[in-house]
Amino acid sequence: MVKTLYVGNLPWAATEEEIKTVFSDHGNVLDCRIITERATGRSKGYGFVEVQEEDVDKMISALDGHELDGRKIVVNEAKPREN
DNA sequence: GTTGAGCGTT
Repeated sequence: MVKTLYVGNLPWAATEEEIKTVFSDHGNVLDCRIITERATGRSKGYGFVEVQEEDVDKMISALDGHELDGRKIVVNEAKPREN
């Protein structure tokens, strides 16, 4: 099963590779996606990470409040966009 | 070149 993780409070310089690297260090990252402004193309400061449902608990526990680029990131389970 | 509360895209 795959779950989506909401990652917020990300530094402007944070990239998908950074997220994937940090997250894959505590579990299996299937995919990572950082939300960017459609108009300007700049990072909104948050993103989503798809991980195994069995790793979600470990990921949140290990990476919620993790310091990245000097900023503490927020990791929570993302709200289901689709039913 | 800037900013910061929030749940996205094929």
